Amino acid sequence: MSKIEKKPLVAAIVGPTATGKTDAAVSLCLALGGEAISMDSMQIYQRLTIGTAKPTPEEMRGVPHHLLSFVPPDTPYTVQEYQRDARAKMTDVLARGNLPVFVGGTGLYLQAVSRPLNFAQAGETSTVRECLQHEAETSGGPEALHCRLASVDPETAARLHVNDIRRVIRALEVYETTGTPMSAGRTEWDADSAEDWAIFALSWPREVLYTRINQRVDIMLQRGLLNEVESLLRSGLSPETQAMRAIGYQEFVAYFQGHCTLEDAVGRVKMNSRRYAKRQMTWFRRDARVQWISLDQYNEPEAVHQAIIGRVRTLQEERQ
RNA sequence: GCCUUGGUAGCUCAGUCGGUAGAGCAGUAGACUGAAAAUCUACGUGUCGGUGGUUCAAUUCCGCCCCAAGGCA
Repeated sequence: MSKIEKKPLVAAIVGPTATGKTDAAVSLCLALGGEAISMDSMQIYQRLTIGTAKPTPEEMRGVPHHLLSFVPPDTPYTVQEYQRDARAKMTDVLARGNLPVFVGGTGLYLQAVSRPLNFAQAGETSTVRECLQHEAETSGGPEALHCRLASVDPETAARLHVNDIRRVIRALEVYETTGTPMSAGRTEWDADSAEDWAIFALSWPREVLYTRINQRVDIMLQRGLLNEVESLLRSGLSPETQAMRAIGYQEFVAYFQGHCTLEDAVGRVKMNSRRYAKRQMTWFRRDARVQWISLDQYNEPEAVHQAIIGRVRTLQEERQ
């Protein structure tokens, strides 16, 4: 009997959009006594239902789901909040003796919850941000901002491209509201976590994936995505909010504002979804912990689910 | 049937006063540590519709053919 310290086992189902993550996660939960924790930056929002492909009660099949629809659509939400909320949910699920099953496609959220990344407390950033944004557009442009960052936080400035204004501004905000540079206390990406993570990424060949994405957008429209967007706008929600920048929303906002035809908007939702899926692939390919599941090697979803369940069960047995 | 205008990258098109060609979009790859469905970076060879001719050399000029759009009958 070796006295290996036992870390709790945590599972995650990731991968690009439209691969059947939800279904796989629910099956895993049902088989092994798990609870699902969403890892999706847009499904957190209330009233963004159809366009975010939020799981329906039927799809949940009685399995508890956490971190869905708990933020009002006009409220910003950040990675460090997700880290805090998700780790709290994970702890709860473990305390109940259940298996936490994270499910979603937001790569940064996976890092935040599964790596010991340090986020120090920051103050109110909105006014600072407005100032900096204004500055980027007028006076010195992106170069001036980048220069300024280099003088207070050379390490972060060195790894950010001058044109990546968003990140440059974020780094400056952190410095100005906390007084310490973002690079202070920075953790390595591959730092060990306090849990053992079994991460599965679902993937289709590119051509199949793109066909599925296009079809899914058509289905969302049939389910009433246009009405959903229109009703959000009618209730006074600003198109500038984080929630309305989601794919499937920003494009139809442009349509309702008369900037493009419906056909153009639908085409751009499909295009942006394809690009997003590609970025998701890039993100998960980089993570050495990820076990890839090639869906074209299985005849039916049930076989995929059984394969994942089998692997997790083996891990559970190994640690007993 | 005749006339006109087109046919060049996956798409929309530019261009070569004759020396085998380049933009935008799409696409591909990558980055990502306090907004992430966000944000940013890099990457451009294709029988220049087909076929004959002129020429040292034709995608470019000329002939014929095919296809598309418009006009006339």
